[in-house]
Amino acid sequence: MEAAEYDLAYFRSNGFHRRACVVCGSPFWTLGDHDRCQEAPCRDYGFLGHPVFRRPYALREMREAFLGFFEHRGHTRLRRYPTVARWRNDVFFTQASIYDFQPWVTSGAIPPPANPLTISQPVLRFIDLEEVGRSGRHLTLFEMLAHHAFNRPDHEVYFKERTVELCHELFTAELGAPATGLTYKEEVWEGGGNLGPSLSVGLAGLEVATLVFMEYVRDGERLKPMPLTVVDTGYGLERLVWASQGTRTAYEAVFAGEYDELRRSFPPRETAILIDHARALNFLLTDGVVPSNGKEGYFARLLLRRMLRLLSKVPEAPSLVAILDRSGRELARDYPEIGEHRDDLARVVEAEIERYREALERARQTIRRQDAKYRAEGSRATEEDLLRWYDSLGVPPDVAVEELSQPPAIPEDFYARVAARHESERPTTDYVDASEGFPEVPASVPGTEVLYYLDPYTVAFEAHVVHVDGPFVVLERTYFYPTGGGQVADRGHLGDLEVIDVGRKGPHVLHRLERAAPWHPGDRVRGRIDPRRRTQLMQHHTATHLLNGALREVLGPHVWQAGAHKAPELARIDVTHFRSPSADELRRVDRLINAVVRENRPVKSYFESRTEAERRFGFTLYQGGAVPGKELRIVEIEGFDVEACGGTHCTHTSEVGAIQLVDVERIQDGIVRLSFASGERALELREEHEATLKEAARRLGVPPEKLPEGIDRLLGEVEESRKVAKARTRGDLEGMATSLLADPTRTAAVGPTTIIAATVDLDRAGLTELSRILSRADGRVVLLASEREGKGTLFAGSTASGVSALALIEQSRAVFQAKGGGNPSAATAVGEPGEPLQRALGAAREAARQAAGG
RNA sequence: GGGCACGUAGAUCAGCGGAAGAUCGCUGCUUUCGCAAAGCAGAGGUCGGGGGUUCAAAUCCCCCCGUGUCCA
Repeated sequence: MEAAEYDLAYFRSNGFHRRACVVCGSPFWTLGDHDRCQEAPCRDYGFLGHPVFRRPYALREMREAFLGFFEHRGHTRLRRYPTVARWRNDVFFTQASIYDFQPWVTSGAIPPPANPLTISQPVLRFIDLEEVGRSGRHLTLFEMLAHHAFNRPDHEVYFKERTVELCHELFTAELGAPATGLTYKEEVWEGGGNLGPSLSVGLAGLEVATLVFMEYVRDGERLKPMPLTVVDTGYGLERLVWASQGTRTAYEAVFAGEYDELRRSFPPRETAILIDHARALNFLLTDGVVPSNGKEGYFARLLLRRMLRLLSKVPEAPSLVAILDRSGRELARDYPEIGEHRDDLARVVEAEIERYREALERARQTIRRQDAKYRAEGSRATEEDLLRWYDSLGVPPDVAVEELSQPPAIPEDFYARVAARHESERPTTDYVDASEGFPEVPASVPGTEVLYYLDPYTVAFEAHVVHVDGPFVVLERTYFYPTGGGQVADRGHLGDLEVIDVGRKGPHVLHRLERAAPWHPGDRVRGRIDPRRRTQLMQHHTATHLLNGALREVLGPHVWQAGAHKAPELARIDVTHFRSPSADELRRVDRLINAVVRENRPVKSYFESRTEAERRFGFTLYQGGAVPGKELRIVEIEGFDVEACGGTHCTHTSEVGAIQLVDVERIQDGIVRLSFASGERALELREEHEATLKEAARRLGVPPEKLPEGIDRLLGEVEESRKVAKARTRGDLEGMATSLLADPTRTAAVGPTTIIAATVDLDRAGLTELSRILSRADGRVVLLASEREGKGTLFAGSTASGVSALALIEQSRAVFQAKGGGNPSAATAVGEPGEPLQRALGAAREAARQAAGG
């Protein structure tokens, strides 16, 4: 970044001077007389015991002071976004306030919900997990205070000058910090292909804010200006509170009452961890994360289990649920949604606690068994075992050690070594953008007016062509629905050409034709949408909302949509839930959705301001992920389900017709997938199922309602005949054994040993079985030859002491060029059939005779 | 999304290239007025599914499916 990027008129005209920090070397701007930037580690904390602001602020007061300050200066205050970034596929969690507006707002595809705006966004930083409680300031969840402005060439809100002015005024005039205490350090921010200058604001040793100016797109070595420049600021709410109070750690300042309560049972570090994790969990669980073994759910599990481990060491400590509840009540004062479903949240947590208990118990058993084994062989468990057990069984090393008679020392760097085990792993992403395969449209082409929102029933229309690119056509307006929101695209015709796909690229809807379009911008074309497909998709989409609403009703409000797909043949919805729904739960869901269909409730689709919609319906609106924009499209099934959704929907529930659940599966821990069909497709499926049922019944020769009994009878018969066959085979073998033993040409006694040698016609299993029967008594040597599929098998079995079946086989193997082996009591070789096999049998018999002492 | 571990009798698990096992539970018999207990006998297994390697696979390799766990 060039120095000119930071050389602001604001700095110049207000007497700031530019210095270079003598410690880190970075240039910074300040009104004070500092030789170093005012951030750790370049200088020590100067606020401990000496608060830097006018007065101490509690968390709530500081948040209000910030948001109020910016509100009075023309910013619109926004409510927080969910902490789970469902609208993005590259991250799990909202890690900064700007995440709320990426990618659509920052890319310019969709206007911001307000401009400029201010927000306090709870964000998660799991990278700091180990530092929580240790550093005195780190948290897995903190609130990022921010003011954002989005500047288009035709509409400049504000950029660097005003941003710095606002920031400086906030800290000095509003909060009362000494103007000379602040330093604005020059830095470069880069992320997601964008970059720009940034200023890091230091005060008394704390980095209190970062002011980022997203300005350029990286294009190889060169930098190109962005069409939309963005002011991205971040102020750590908890740090500001801390600085205002000057307590020893940030936790004491931020969590005052809770901290003191838990401090009675726990040391400072554990207290901080428990409070931090409880706070993070309250947000995560409220926002629909169900603890699981992967993805975002794992982080909830991680926090929960860490808490459980700490709690297990202090018997008189409050329960996990009690701590969560205490924290939740505190949070609910500012974020009422967190207090709304306390019982449900407790149920999710209890289920998870039970799982952990079971997992640990299983693991302990495994370790105990391994320990017994080690003891038996005179060895002992190693550090490597501890690592492996943690990795594969989830047993923390201190727990594992409890089960070992001779435990190894727990390595100091245990968790670092766990990390090292995972180093070589390369995560892959196979995400496919819905608009992939669709070409870019020049920005000069006017955006498409989408009409399916307003009227999903119109399937024929006329419109002017505004852009053609081979088979891709953009119209001024269209009724064709592009793939999005889990709903596949419409099909149909433009003119005489078939529309094979429809996609959305920013403000444009692209129709993909079977071949290159013959039209030019300005031509008027007629569009016809395949009405059957459209109807089916509408039914499936509305049915998805019905199902989602019913699942929340029946299973609990922790249920969130975690994905959905609506195709003409079948639809599916993935929801968060901690176990497979029971048959009874599914039956209740089925009853409920079909009842709502029968009641023929209106399904209203309309646009409403984000603020108003969130006020009325809350965060559960964002089932398909948060949708940026000032206006949300709301799809409301009256009195049942409300979601922000851009899909095409029926206007009354009865249009959905029948809904048929097809399959329910747990696609991963914490996620349940329901496949279903509605409308015509549901009837078709029902017919298919019925036909299958009838056909099965016909083949079994029973009426359909007797099918289960019929199958039981059939299975019984199969089992019976299997037994009979087995008994018969066994009987046959018994008979063979008896006649062989009675046959003097095949049986020879050598002292106490009886040698039986015979050629039979049996498969491998038969030879083994016959040998077993023949060698029920001690002192038997059995030699069996058999030919099958052009190969000769020689089997030897022995219960005679001093006669090794394996030795007999080894001695006769060469005679018929056989391969084989075995053990002293049974051995096999396979080689040439016919005469060589017979000679081998003779050789083996001779060897047996000698071994038996004859 | 990736790594690792695990799927063997109704349950808990052993076996980890050579003739499928243990414990509990189950059935029958003995003993008892009866129960419990004990003793004896017995039933119960396509060793998760599918390919491959091998004379021989529960065991080794590959691919699925399921479960657990750790890491992102």
